Amino acid sequence: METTTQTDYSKPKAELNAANIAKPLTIEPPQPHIARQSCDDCVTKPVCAAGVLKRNMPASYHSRLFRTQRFAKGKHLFYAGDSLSTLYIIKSGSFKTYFCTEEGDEQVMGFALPGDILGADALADQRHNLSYMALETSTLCVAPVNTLKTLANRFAPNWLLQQVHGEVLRERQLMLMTARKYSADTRVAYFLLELSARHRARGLSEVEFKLTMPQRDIAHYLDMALETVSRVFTRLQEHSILMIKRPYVRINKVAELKAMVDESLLP
Amino acid sequence: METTTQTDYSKPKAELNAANIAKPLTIEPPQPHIARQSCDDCVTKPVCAAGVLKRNMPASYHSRLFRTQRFAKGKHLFYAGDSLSTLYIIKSGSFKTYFCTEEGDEQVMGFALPGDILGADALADQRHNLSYMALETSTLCVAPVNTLKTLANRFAPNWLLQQVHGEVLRERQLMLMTARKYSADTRVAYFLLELSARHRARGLSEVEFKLTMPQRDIAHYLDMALETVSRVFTRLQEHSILMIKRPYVRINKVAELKAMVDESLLP
DNA sequence: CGATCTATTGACGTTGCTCAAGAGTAGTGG
DNA sequence: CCACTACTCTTGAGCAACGTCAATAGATCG
Repeated sequence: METTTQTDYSKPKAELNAANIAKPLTIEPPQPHIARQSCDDCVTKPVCAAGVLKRNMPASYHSRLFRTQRFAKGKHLFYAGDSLSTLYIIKSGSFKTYFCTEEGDEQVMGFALPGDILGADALADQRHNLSYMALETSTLCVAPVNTLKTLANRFAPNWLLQQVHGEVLRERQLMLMTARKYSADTRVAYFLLELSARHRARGLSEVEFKLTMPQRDIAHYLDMALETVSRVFTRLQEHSILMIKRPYVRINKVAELKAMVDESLLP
Repeated sequence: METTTQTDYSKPKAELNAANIAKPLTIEPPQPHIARQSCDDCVTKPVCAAGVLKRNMPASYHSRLFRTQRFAKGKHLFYAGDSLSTLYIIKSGSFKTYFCTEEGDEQVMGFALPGDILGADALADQRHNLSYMALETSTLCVAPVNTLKTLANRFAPNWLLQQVHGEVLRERQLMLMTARKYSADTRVAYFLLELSARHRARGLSEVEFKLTMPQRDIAHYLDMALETVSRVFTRLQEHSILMIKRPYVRINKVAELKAMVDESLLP
């Protein structure tokens, strides 16, 4: 499989293209989301983790269940070990989920985007196993867990189970990607394509988006040294597959990025 | 951390000790379990995955729920993709759970021992994500999933959720162990100690037990090459920390094995 | 007793980690 | 607004752990 050969990319190595660098990214700064009570015009609607639940639930319950809240960058929503009291769904912004080993280094388990649920890892034993940190200032839908559980049992009995199961599948996919047989290049390519697909699912551009997490977190997510992440990014830019203008990224050649990852792993 | 330094073990490297090799292992061949209807004298009772369920359930339901069945070595209970119809609990024997990537190599997710449940990964979406293969001829408790779900909802409402959640925790632990920062030595040591602890929990010897899985499976579980597994085993025997007499293994120096793994990771 | 699967051992090459030093960027307070 | 500090990122050099390939020995099964 040529996906694992290093520094090949099967294309001429272009010098870091001045014209390319000059070309400004067309991304808008993120619009501040206006917190509305209704879900109807929420941008996350098509991917909202509570979607099924809401569709099966009389509209009158909505306002009882969800309130909105701002949450500052760098702050923690839960720490691993906290007991469960409230679940959240991201309306705008992003979070990382992680846990720390006793030696103090952290294992990043995932990045949460608008529509994703935060805290579902605690549904089974009422205690969080992961810490959740805001990567940027975000807005959240807040749902008291008891109300949520009651409504879920009544209107979507499988919902809780599926949230926990989603966790299994996501983490299994991550474990697969971080297997030794996949090179650093493959992992980073996968990471970018995964983010790209999730942005597309949210109706956002799949080629230009914001990398809200520092390379350190990407490294801890993909189980590699941060220097290696940096080197891969540099290489991808040299081949003009990618263009990074912190904190934004543009994927110039999706096909070549995909060629670095096995078909079967693509999101 | 000196746990990651290779080929040190902080002890004199003993030649493969002839006296040691001659000394026969004291393990009995596994007694064939007699399949009884009652759970009362089942050896797996203290660790049975359905323990909570049974304790909360009138005894009259037991016979309706569980039947026993023999299952031959090498056979598959489910394949990934099968739809869920029956859950099993191991009465005796062992299984491996795994899935295959499109390229054909397999990722082993775990080894199941007596008392462990088989098939719970399908509880959320009624479809198995993993394949289950018997590592030796085994006996199983068979439970039709519909009956089980009904009874669980009635007598132990959190049980289903906890089974799925258990999966999350186990796989997360595995992911942690297979992180790059842990050496091949550390992983194998961890693997042995994990098995040891699980045997102890079942009232069996924690220093002498049967390694029912081939090294190939251990390698795919710990995400390493099978040659590396073999080398570590050899090294551990050279330092007489371990003694292997296929398919049995004896841990001679538990303390030194534990010293190879971080405290925090120990089961 | 041959065929097949499993384990052992050696030689070699490579990927990616570590350590280290420097440049770029952001946040803070005078 | 600028200077100072603290991150974050970049880049290089060296090294070692582990994967790969290959050949052999041992075990298991019909």
